[in-house]
Amino acid sequence: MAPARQYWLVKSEPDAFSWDQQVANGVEPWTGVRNHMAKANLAAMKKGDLAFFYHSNIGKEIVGVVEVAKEAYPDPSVEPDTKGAWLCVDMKAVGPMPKPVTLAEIKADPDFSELALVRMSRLSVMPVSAEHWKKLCKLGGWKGK
DNA sequence: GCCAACGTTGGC
DNA sequence: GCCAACGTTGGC
Repeated sequence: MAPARQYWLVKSEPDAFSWDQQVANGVEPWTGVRNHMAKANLAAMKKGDLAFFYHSNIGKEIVGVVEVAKEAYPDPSVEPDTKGAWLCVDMKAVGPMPKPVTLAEIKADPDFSELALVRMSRLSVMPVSAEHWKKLCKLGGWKGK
């Protein structure tokens, strides 16, 4: 029996890497994470896990859903002196949020007061509980898996 | 090993 | 453009 699927949220500045690019590329290595908590979260991802794709800074909203296409492996984008120190995963675009869920919406709802996005605003890779996932999907009109 | 200074991120 | 939060660095 398959273990329960885990859910995540990954952040990207659209200036650096946007949802449109993710969609255009299909599968894309999720590199550049340089935070130990975020790294631990990457390491815990399993192939098939789903994640929200969040635009930080510009938009500040959940714009789509991606799936873990390849589990954590050494980030090839690291500087030579820290080779092997950081991890990345491959993310596959699943689909766009019919109605992007904004940070303002999330903050306005007390149910999300425990969400890492609210509590630790600088963390770029974070887990999302099944309850939060369901509710965010509902808010965004997401009908997929 | 503590803590102040500094840099970076991200919301406003 | 400013500021708050947080991580990292370096002096002691």
